Amino acid sequence: MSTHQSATKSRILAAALELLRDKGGKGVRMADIAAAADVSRQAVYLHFESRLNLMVETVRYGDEVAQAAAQVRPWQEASGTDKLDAWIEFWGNYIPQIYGVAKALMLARETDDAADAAWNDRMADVRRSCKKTIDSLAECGQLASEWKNRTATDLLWNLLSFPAWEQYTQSCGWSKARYIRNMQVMARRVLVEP
Amino acid sequence: MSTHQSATKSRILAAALELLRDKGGKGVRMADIAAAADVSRQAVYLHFESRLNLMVETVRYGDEVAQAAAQVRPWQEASGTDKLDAWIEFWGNYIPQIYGVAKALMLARETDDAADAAWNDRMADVRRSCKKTIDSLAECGQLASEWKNRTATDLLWNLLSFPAWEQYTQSCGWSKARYIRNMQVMARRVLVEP
DNA sequence: AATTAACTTTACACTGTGTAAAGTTGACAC
DNA sequence: GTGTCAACTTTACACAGTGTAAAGTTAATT
Repeated sequence: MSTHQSATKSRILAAALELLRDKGGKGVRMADIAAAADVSRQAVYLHFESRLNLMVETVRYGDEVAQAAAQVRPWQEASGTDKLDAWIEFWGNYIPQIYGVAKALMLARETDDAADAAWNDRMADVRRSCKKTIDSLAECGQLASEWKNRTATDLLWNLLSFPAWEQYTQSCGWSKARYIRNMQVMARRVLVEP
Repeated sequence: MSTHQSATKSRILAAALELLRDKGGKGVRMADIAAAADVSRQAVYLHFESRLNLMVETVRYGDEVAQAAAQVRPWQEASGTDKLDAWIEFWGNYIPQIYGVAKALMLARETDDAADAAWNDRMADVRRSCKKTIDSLAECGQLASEWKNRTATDLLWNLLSFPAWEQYTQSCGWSKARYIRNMQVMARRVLVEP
């Protein structure tokens, strides 16, 4: 997991990550990133094919940092409703850390097919985790009889979606703790047999 | 509600609406719209200040059409859980009709502050309807004791968000009927006291 | 001393939005 | 009929941001 990238490349990635975080993913130009990394705009193109490529690598880079900070373990080891709670807690702590970068990718997505593919790829990852959680719930006989595993996975995946998180925390003004708590309650009500 | 707009302006609006619907709100340029309306690109600027302005008016125009098609009445007249069901049914029928246009506005939002304001304005409208529905639910003593009205409104608003609808119908492949049915069930489980 | 990699600088092509200005056309006014 | 006015068209250009091209600098390597 160590990075054998050139010092400059790493500096560009770090600069991009910071800028995207600060600016919430909007209006960050190649020139801004170059300036922040203290290299010429052209130097960026020596390391990254395109803006999109830089975004994708920055997301990956940001992920490494965030994964380290948030705790996956409790989720991996739990099962049933505990797993559901753990998953939401992990997610609620993880998502604020990747917000700016993810947002940038999400925006690029609308103009760029490759960005769209990159985004879908990441979201598929999230879905897999949702599926594992739901499968565990079902195995423990706790999944509401209302739903098939497939549908329940769709629901959980969507409940935890990026735009939803954005709306809860930005528009509704929910704190991180509030988001986690409410989502846990909601998820249980929706998915767990009473 | 009649439109006293010039024939050309209406033609541009209609062209924009159709293009945005067809292309799902992505990659529609001023020149494309002009061509589709069979006028010069400059003529568009004689009727609309800017791209954003055109988008906003197109959304309004599209709304008029869609409002007519979907039924608001049943929602307005119902109360309690019936109101909740009716609201979701209205919404599920309404949203596909405005998808392309809303999407365009949502995208413009990320670069343009005015678009952001316009979008927030529309979403505030939706939230008001959610609030009315929740308030009715509360008055009927059917709102889950778990939630305050405010929080329940946040939840319903977010359950019915545009990006959520997009993900259910695009990524998860849900049909309109399936979306409505599942959302009704989910909303009841989350919001209604058993 | 020559070579090479990693840069910088300058300059330019391209796309899409928006502005500016002069020219065309048809309707209506007297 | 002539004038004039509004609604266009045509052409041209400014601007931002991405991406490319090419020549020049610098420092380490051999």
